[in-house]
Amino acid sequence: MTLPATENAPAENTAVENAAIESPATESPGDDLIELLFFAYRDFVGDPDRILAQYGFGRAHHRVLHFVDRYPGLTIAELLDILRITKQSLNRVLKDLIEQDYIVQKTGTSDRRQRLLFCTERGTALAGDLIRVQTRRVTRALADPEDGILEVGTSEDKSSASGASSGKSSEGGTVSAQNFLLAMIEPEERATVRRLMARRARSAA
Amino acid sequence: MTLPATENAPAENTAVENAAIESPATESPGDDLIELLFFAYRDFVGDPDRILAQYGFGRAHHRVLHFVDRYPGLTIAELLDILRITKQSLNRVLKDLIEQDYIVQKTGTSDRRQRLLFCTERGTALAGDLIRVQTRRVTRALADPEDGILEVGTSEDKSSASGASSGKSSEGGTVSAQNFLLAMIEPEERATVRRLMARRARSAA
DNA sequence: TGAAATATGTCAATAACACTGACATAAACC
DNA sequence: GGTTTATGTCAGTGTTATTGACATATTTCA
Repeated sequence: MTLPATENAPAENTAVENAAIESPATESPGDDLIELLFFAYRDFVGDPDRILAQYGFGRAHHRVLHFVDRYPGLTIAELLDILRITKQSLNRVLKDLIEQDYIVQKTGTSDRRQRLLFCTERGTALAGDLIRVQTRRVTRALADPEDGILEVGTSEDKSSASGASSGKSSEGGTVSAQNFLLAMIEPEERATVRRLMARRARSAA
Repeated sequence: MTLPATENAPAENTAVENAAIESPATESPGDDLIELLFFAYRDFVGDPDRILAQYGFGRAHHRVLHFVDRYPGLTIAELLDILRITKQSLNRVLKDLIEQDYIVQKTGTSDRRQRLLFCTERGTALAGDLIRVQTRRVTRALADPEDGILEVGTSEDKSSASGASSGKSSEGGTVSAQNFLLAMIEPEERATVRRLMARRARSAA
């Protein structure tokens, strides 16, 4: 990420670097989380994307493979309900995965209309590779002290976080969720995101 | 969501309903978070989608409008870097938003090559509507006691969560991040997600 | 048993969102 | 004045999704 913040921003963002993100009173406490969720998810799906590209698969294939791997015997209907797509969309990617021997279908025993889905050895292997990179990111986000996730709120002030109380520290989960999502972002880009969000915080002050 | 879990699952999922999600020792502590992130994000973008559809806009329009609204004066290059798309992709949606008077471009003052982006009144209004529904979800996720977000870890056991310690309660942020994401899921579907994930937990036990 | 509902599969057309590659213009930089 | 930078645009393509219609096998139930 190469946001030329120092050039384009008003120019006084120097010490904000490592400061915690602070919300001005004009905003809801969850506003930062909305953007952090976007950035976290962006990087979260970026890891597997690189692996999938080598196999000629996309995110849709990943989602199917993931859920079939983790919930063996899943039916088509269940999968459709999880993924929230149409059966036509599912069929396209499922066909790929079956033809290339990553997933197999078995006729249901109690209800022979159902097609129970299972991963083959190949499928399990790929699913494992994919979940590994994602687990690594999540685990690091939960564990790395530098990422500040350990500064979990000590349960003081459990009374909601709805009002615009503008505090920057622990209030009932805000901070830990915020830190978790921030830590999910690619390390080299975390500073850029902090810088960007600090820019908004300042302009609204 | 209408996963017919009771029908299709082995049939013994009765008391799991309100239980906290428990990870078997064979898995990484972040494994649940991977799926929760998927479900949370799915519902998170679902709210604005419904509004956007009424305007004939999609998610791409939303993202552009959101960032321009919150960071007025953003340049094209900055936006491209935030969204991680090509300028061709950006231009398609940006053109829509400009033509329909949601966003305006102003030539940069210090660098006249730049096009600084700003929301019009219309743009701010729509962006406000969109952020409102998302803030509502996030705020509720942070505040609602029934969602269990208040059971934030009391900073006991700060020593990472990397090992497969299989505990279900507070260890350095795991629970609060998990509860936050779970609370982000559409309430009526939370039970279904819990049921699904419990299904895996059981089978691996 | 036979009609209705269910689970799945498939054909066809379309849309949203992304990509690559190539090329053009204006302004800044040196 | 030549190079780089910021932006815009044309053309073609790919992935993922959609709607609508229809087909098949199986289960359910009256």
